[in-house]
Amino acid sequence: MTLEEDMFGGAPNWVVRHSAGQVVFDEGDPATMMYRVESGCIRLQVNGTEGARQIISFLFKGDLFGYGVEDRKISAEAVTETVLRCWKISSVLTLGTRTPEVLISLIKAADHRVGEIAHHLANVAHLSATDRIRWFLSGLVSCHGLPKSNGRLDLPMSKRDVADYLGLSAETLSRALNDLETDGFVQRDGKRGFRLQGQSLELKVRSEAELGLRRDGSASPSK
Amino acid sequence: MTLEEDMFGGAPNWVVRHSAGQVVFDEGDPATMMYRVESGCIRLQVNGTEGARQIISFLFKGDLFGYGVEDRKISAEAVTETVLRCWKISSVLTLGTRTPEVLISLIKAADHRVGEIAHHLANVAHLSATDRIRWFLSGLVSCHGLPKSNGRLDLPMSKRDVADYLGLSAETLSRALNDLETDGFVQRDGKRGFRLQGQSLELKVRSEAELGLRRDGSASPSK
DNA sequence: CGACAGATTGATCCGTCTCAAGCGTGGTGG
DNA sequence: CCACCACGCTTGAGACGGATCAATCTGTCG
Repeated sequence: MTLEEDMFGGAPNWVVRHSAGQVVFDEGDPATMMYRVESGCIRLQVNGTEGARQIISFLFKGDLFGYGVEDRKISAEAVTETVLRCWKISSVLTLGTRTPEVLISLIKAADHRVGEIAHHLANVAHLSATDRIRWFLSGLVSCHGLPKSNGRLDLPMSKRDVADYLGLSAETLSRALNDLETDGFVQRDGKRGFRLQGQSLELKVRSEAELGLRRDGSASPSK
Repeated sequence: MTLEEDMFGGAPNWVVRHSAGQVVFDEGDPATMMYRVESGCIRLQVNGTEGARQIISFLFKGDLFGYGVEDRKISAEAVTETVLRCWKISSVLTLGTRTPEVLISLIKAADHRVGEIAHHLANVAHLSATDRIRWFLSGLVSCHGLPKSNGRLDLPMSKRDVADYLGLSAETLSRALNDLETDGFVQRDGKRGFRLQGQSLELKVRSEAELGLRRDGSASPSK
């Protein structure tokens, strides 16, 4: 499904620009606005005490977020310089009384996110460090709104962000990337650049089941 | 918000009974029905290979699920003998064109679940085994649709289910329960019964932030 | 060119998983 | 009614993956 430019067209909207690291909303804030990413990257996250942070999702161009009706349960921050289109939630819901397709698309978006986070949870709980990274990179390859040219991938987020997304320490992430590099799965190219090898690109079509939800790491295609 | 009996009243609906362990729908199935739990308990889960399983949510009386528009991304199974009320998704969406409140309540439910799973993910990724159990039990105490009488709590699900929910092995769960028992946090009472001590009951009002998202276990109230 | 946050590497420790063996309990059939 | 079986839970010993602490390196930006 492609999001049309005039989605929610009947409701007043505007754009805001957020610089890298800026908070869009925080856990506990009242929910008044909803957003769509026009460009850049947003991270949804749960902030724990003592710097423990869990990133729930990275959002890219076209992704909707913040349409909850109650207080914010998670916070949203800009990963990079990001442009967001904003709507007042109340006005979107009002619009929905005339054109219910708007509401249905929100249900669809929310349900899709539930499935995504569910698999995220399953992977973090059951995959080894290297397999989590494989899964993460494979997911990014098939992700729209992300600069990539013939095998080269430029991550918008820092290694720390990736580690907090995968539930790993930054050190373990670094070491696991070493392993994947010697295995020929991926090649680091600058601080945030990656060059995925042919075999790793194929992973995007291979099922997640094959990549594996296994307690051990025996699913590693490299082994 | 209390769910009225005649919610979606305009749409045809009926009830089905599922016995313990029975599959309501599986990942990959086309989504045709949506459900509300009338009695019993449902688990949403991701089934990995080799018996690796991640339980995403336990659902109780009043909870809605299965309202996604695409194929099922996760599967649903009955934990106990369970009665579900069913609607055809298409007919609910059609009803929504006349009474958009129906759709809004679905958005609300979906968004609520996103927040819940997000915190679930954060906790599984960052809490120690004992703290995960504390969090789980504290959550059940404030959960409706679950038999409990003055401190005594009877879990509808097996220890294996709890372990798969918390991302632990059954052995670790058992050992961690020992620790919590010697700490006086909880007392096992039969195979599925628990007796929560006064101090642990208070936890339900203490914020999750205090229970803690910490890398170490220093948040333990017992220490 | 210098500086600083982010990233890597190294050494060690600890929590949890794994395998394996006992234990209890509830259910079934003789 | 009791013996038996099967399954879930518990306990024990051992191994291992990832976290932690600490030092160094890198590249990105002022």
